[in-house]
Amino acid sequence: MTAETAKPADPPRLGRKRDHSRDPEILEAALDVLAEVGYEGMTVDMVATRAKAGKATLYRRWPSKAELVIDAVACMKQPPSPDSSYVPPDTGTLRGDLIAMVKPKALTDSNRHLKVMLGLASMLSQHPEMLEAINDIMLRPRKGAYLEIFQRAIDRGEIQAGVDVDLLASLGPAMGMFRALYYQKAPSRDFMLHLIDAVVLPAVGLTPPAPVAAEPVSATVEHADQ
Amino acid sequence: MTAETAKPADPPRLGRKRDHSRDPEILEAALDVLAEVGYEGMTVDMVATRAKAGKATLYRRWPSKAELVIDAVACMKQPPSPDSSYVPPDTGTLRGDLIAMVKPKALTDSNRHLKVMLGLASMLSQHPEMLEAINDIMLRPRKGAYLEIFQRAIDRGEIQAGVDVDLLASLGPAMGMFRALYYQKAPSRDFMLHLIDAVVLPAVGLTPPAPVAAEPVSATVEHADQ
Amino acid sequence: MTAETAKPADPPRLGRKRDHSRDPEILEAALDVLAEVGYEGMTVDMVATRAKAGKATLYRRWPSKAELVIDAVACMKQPPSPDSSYVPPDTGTLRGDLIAMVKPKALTDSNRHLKVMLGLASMLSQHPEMLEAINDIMLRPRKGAYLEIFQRAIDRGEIQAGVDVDLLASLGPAMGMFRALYYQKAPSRDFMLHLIDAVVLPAVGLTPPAPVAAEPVSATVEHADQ
Amino acid sequence: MTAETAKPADPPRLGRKRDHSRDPEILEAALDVLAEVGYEGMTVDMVATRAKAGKATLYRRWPSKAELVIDAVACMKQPPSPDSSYVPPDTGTLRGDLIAMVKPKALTDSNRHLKVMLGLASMLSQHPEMLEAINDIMLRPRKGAYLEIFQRAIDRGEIQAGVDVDLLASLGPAMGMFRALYYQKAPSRDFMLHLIDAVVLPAVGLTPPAPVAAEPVSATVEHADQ
DNA sequence: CGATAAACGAGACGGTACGTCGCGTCTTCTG
DNA sequence: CAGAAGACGCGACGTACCGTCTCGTTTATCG
Repeated sequence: MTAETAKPADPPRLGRKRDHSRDPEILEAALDVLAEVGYEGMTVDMVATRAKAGKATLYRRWPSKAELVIDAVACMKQPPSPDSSYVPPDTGTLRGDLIAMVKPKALTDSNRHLKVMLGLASMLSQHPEMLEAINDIMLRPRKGAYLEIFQRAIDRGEIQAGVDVDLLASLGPAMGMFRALYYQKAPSRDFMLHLIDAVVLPAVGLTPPAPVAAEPVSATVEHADQ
Repeated sequence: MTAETAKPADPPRLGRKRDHSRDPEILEAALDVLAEVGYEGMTVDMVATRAKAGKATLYRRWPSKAELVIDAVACMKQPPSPDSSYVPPDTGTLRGDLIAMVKPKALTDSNRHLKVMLGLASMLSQHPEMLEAINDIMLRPRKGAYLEIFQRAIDRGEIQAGVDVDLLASLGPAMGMFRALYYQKAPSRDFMLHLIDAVVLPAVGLTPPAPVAAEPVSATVEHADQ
Repeated sequence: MTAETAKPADPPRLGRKRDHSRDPEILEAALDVLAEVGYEGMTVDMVATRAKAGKATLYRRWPSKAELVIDAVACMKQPPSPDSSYVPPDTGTLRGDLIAMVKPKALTDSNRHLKVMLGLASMLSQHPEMLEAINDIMLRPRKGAYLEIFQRAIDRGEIQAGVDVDLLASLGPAMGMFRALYYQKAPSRDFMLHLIDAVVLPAVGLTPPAPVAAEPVSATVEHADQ
Repeated sequence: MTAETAKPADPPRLGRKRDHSRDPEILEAALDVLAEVGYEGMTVDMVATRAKAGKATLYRRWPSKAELVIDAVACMKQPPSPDSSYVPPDTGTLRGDLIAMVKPKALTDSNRHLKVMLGLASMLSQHPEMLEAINDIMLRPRKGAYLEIFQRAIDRGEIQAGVDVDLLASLGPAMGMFRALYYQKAPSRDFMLHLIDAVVLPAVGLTPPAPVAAEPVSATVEHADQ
């Protein structure tokens, strides 16, 4: 946020260039520490030491610990696969598309996201830019994917045009976040599948192919139905 | 947590110390500060000063800032009507019962709840007792009410027995929290009504009486349809 | 300077009293560190740690490292013998009195004074209060003693009334300081005796009893000739 | 000191030559800053900025801030008149020669010397080379001049051979320094004249021509007796 | 004459100390 | 004698300076 938006209209900078190749390692170190001890337990010195940097270097790039963390989270986006980033596959049916959205890989990504977000949620109300970052990085892309999936279903006549795709697209993230926050549970694939069949499909007038088994929201087990 | 667990089973007098008369104002001061500057911005000195109390007085009652906040949140339950707290009214239909759950009064209560919870979310991962408190105070009673409502509907044959009431009971809180956290929006009655008709009722095989109009999750307007 | 001048006109302070019994140990710790590593090498944390105090406690009492050091120096005054502090003995002759001023004990005191002052001299121009402290502690009492000694000599008719006692009283400290600063040499008794016989007594019209032997100002040896 | 002794045995240097014409302005900038804020308040960046140079340029020439300052002081020697530097004029009498040593011009030079030395005194104990520099630049030449003056007086039979010229030659600098350090007063000509008549001449067995009037060491006025 | 090597101004770098502030504990004085 | 006021030890925050390094540019010597 801070580091990369400063690019446009730079005067031809003199002196030694800021070594932006260090940014990723610093942010990675910040994420590491964040995941280990949480936001409050995290120390700027810890991050600097782990990144083999000086504290001043960190403060030269980010004006405060909060901004550093915000940027760290903002940079959590999956760098290796920017192409397939949440691009929804077309399986031919809405249910197939929705299930494809909760592939193990996507879940694994989400797990790390959640792990960090849990120790960060308090910043949301105090630092709106953090909110924006979370939205940009984790929420909006996912919701965009859902929107496209639903649009496809509408286009192929599978569901009516009147459904509130905006609401339905939020169900997954909302329930996942809720489970993570209040039950300290990573969103399991089974839970997401259950959510699709028990809630999403009925809401659009479709019937899930199999009897819906119940995994409670607060369930401890991750194996569930089948 | 600490302060009011001494409360149960005291219908008459029993040597209750006069000091505890200060508890409410202290907790109220804590909630005020919490709502203004959030958990991180809040200072024990701030709370003590606002409550015209000494810092030691606070630490005599609660072992840490975190516990104080937890208790403050725990005391946020509606004091005027402890009897009918979340007891679900029986309107004869599931839809009627659900709608009764989002009466304006309940929403107003929830608003204050959310306002505080926003600045508190980060504690959830670091302080499990906070989690427990939130659950006890805000989540479980509400979910219990939903469970009873669904059970009534099952009993009267309105819906099948197989529905995942646990999941459905979480939909309201989860979506409200999600909206509050990421869109900084208090849960409006209209939004909750929409959620009932567009998601909950279809999920249990019922059809809402009127065409479902769409208010997006992220909608700014609070007036909406119908 | 800072700590003890704050006494008058205090409003009846509330709360815990500042534990001024800690002042001496803190200042002593400061003097220790000062003597070991000098002013620039000294760290506030070092002093706090050695005094088993928190850094904030030091900063609550002194507004800066410089002020702390100034007070430490100011408190270097000989506590065991505040009565006889520089009170000049009356030996019956000016020369006897002057010689009595450079007794070994006085020199030993001066040595510690000088040792600290050497690492402190640069503060003099930036911190006038340091100047005042040095004056109060080390210079003025000594000069007062010299003034009284000369007055006695005038009273008993040993020397004329017109002599510039102010100038003569400064000769000892000035030459001692000069030797210490630029030749890194503690003021030896022999040097001071030589100064008395070769300079002070002639300046007041007296003749030293013995041929004046020469110890150069820059002499390395401390035992001297004669 | 450091900069110009590095000249011998240079390998046939390639590349751009070090621009030694910048040395004087850098050192002059250092002296300016030194006089304004003292050694501790002085910053290498300040000096570089004032000299319109890069910090690296300074560190290429001097290994540390201390060395830079030492060299700056060392270069404070009067550049316009290196020939007559302290060469003592022969007026025919010791008193005349001594008075000639405190001509206004010499005093003006000394003033700047003192102004810098005041902010430098602390370095003396930590940096022996600074001591050496001060000695070389300011003390030894002056003392050499005094030594020659006294030798002349001995040669012409004006004073005895046994006088401690070393001690007497230090009186002026010592008292001037003392006055400057502890009374923040530049050495006035009147004060120096008074020192000659009241102390130096009696110490060598001569009598000043006029009744000695008293200007106290700590006097504020600079005009005094005549 | 072009290549090369070093010095230049500017400023980022790792490190360390400064002075401030918050937490949780303690002590003192007051109502 | 309860409690408000606030000092205490501890430790993190954000700033400043030191001495080094890396930029892009300038200037001198060498091939």
